[in-house]
Amino acid sequence: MFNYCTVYNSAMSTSRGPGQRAGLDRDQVLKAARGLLDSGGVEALSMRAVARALGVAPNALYSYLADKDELLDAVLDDILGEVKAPTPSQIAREPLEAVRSIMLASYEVLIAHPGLMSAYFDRQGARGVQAQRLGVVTLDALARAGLDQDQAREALRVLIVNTMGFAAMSARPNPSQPGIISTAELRRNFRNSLTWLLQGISS
Amino acid sequence: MFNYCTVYNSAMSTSRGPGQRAGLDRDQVLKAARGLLDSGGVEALSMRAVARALGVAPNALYSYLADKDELLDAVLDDILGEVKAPTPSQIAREPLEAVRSIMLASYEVLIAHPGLMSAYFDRQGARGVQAQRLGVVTLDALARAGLDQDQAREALRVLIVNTMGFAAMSARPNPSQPGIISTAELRRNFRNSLTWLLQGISS
DNA sequence: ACCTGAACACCGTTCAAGT
DNA sequence: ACCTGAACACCGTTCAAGT
Repeated sequence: MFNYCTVYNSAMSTSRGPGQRAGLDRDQVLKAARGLLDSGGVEALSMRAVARALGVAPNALYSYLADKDELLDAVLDDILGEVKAPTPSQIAREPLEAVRSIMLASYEVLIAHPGLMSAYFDRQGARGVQAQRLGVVTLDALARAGLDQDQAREALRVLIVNTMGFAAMSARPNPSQPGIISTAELRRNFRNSLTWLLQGISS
Repeated sequence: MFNYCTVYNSAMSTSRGPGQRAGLDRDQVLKAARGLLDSGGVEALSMRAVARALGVAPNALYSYLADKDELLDAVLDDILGEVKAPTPSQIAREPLEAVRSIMLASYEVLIAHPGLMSAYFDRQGARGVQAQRLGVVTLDALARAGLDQDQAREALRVLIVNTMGFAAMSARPNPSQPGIISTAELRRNFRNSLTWLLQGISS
């Protein structure tokens, strides 16, 4: 609610007139957004805050992004870029374990960013290149486990809902709150859910 | 973005001075909130809009609610009140089918309210009396299916994440959008996910 | 106790203008 | 094409005051 601890960036003091360029690009905008997300959570991630961090006017961002939704989508995809996919040989040898490891890795990456998930469900999850990368290898692994194309697509959706749902639940700003389940317990719960799901899917 | 079609309620024109009471209660506030949610989705559900609908000043609501979070929690619990729980005899005879029917009914009720779900994951789901009611009967059914207390609690959490996740995905303001999965397909997918989960849980 | 007026500190987005 | 100034139409919440 009270937030005056703005991190002053490069071109903060040097005020430009209209026409003077700041020399931004899409990547710098995303980096600034991720910085705000990591330090202050989703509620700190506003268009105006990003602009403030970059030392530009709020509307300057619209040269690089259509709207805030696009910013959120891009930031999520950026985060998913940290998830390491299993190697082709790992997928070939143990496809179901490959699926599990993708989901576990995604979970760990996602819970590092409190509150980001909740915004993504009404957009039906991630749709960026990183999300597609993970989707492709998971579908491949599911196919090798014996599922046909339709089954694999449905199973992938269930796994994503489960992973993002648990990530959204686990990712809390302050872990010590009354009536709140601990991250450790939720992580255990998530692992068991994966076992149950993979068992149900492959039977 | 443009929204001037305010539904004028009872005491809209009669302006009160400070001290004059509007005769509100918590239930009227919730009813007004549900009205806004049903007609305009979550983005239409703001404190100020609720106050407008009731013909009171925005801050008048704080006599009945601590903040917006409490309003959202109360509205969700109100919605969950529509979910009919299976009878004790149904639970005793087919516990796993009872669990499935609770989740299916919850899903159907939840997807009728686009976008509401996404706000609830970072609060670890619902916690109201209606949510507790459904939780108790589901835990009972899971126990009768052979799960011990810890297993049942974990299984319940997975089922809730799955149900709310799919509900959040399915509940879209306008179903005809490019690259958006249809509600019918997601409903099929959700039913299959329930079968897989219950299979995995009970094995 | 319940309500209003006024204000605070924000939002996302648009439009016109400057170079 | 990239940026600013100014504005529009909102938010949630608080504080002091009235009856």
